[in-house]
Amino acid sequence: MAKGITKRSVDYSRWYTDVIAAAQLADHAPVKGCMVIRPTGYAIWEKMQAALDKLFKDTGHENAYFPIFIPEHFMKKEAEHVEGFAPECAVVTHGGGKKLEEPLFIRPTSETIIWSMYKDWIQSYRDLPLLINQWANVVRWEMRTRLFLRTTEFLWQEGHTAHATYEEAEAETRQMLEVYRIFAEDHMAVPVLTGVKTEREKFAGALHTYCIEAMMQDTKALQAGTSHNLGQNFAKAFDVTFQNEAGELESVWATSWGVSTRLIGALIMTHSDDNGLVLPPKLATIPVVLIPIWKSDEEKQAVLRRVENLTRDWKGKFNFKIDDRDNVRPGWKFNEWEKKGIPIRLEIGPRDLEANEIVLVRRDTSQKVRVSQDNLTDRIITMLDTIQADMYDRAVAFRKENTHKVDDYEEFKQRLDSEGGFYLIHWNGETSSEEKLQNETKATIRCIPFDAPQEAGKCLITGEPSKRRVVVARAY
RNA sequence: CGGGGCAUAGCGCAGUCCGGUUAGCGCACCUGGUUUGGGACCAGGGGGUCGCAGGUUCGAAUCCUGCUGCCCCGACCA
Repeated sequence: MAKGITKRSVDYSRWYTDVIAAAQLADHAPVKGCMVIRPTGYAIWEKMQAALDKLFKDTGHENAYFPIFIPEHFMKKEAEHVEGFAPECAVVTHGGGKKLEEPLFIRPTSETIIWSMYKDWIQSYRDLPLLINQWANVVRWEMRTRLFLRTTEFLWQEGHTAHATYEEAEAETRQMLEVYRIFAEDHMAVPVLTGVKTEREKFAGALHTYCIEAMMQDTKALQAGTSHNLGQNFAKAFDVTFQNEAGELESVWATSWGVSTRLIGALIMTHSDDNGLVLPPKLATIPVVLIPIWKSDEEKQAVLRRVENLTRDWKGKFNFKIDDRDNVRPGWKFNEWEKKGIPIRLEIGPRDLEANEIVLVRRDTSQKVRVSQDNLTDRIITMLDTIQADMYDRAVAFRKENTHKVDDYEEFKQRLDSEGGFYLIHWNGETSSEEKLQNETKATIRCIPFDAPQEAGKCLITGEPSKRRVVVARAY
């Protein structure tokens, strides 16, 4: 049983906090709105980084690093950008005991400082495309924070690419969104909707923004990643031009895309249960824990000898931990690894030695089976794959159950309040009706899905003609 | 920024109203022993600027004033 974890049905928000505390993922830092990511939590981030970094490299990107400080006048060069970000920026006014001549913004994102450099790096079409990613921390002075989901400082990656044509930039934007979708679904086992953000929700300074949106277990939406086609806005603001093959000067086309430690929040809220964290095998640093059980010293020796034999060929196939601590009892260990979300737990004691069996427990379903010790390695590998796939399938099924088409505004309001979920509604494409929707229901248009079929209908809010449905939900 | 709550050992709290021995309890931690298949038990032990700064008083965790920080709920956001 899970002492100290509030049940989801009682208080979802406290459950989330409790899961993080129980798994020791993060602590509130002594600084307002900031968190300390503890080793267990950071290990998840490192797994995410490794997988994403490979996907980025496989698509031709290189890593670089730009400063955390951004001169004030850089921020002000792109009008929409500064308007969007200025209110949530931390600004350094003093250094070395003196007031600075020009304040330095702590990056909320790095477009401006990066494009100030791209100006020098790009002269010719031969310098394009420029495909760069940065792993960094950023600061956004949020009013309300929640561990992983929204903190004042957070870790992320931001890709910043430069291209010769709109089409290339657009292809890059779409490609990186696809990378995010693959990562979310294949590694995190989190199904995501892909689509376009509305004008109102798009990135400050972008032509348009694509996103991946996931449904959490309380049926609220979480934006899990964004990819922006920035057009020539930043190139023009920072005077970044290139000479094309015909010898003419043109402005460079830009993209940027990012995912953050918020993904850890998405992971928690998609899969975890009332007993704590549930990790998909691909993101578990240690996917298998083995707990030897004994009473006497002789038994201990015998069990550990068998464990030694059983685990001999595991190295290189999957990571595992043998929890042979003597100071806590088995029940304690079961509970501890459960809270930490380890996908597979194995228990082996004197009884199993005689029967040539071992107890195998799945974290995702709590299913407990006794299996033969023969072919154990293969069975574990297969089971890890099964868990990964089942977790994804369950999340897809959950989202499907909680996604509804609705064509009546009153019905929509009522159902949104009573059952939550994603709603596919018709919308006339106007910002004014989008605002009305949000003011009246607290729900927002999460995205205009790529796969939305052309379908004539009437806008849910205004009754005006609409060509296709959009996804609406309350969101984090 | 508005509303609410909190600040006492690593964590969770009592004590504060009504000032008065050496500030207490549970968990965790350390030592020894018995234990070990779903959060063990016994015994002993260590650990405190009572958020900070003033004030009142013979005496302040407790009363007064000011400050700071954190959490939750709303307006902004990955």
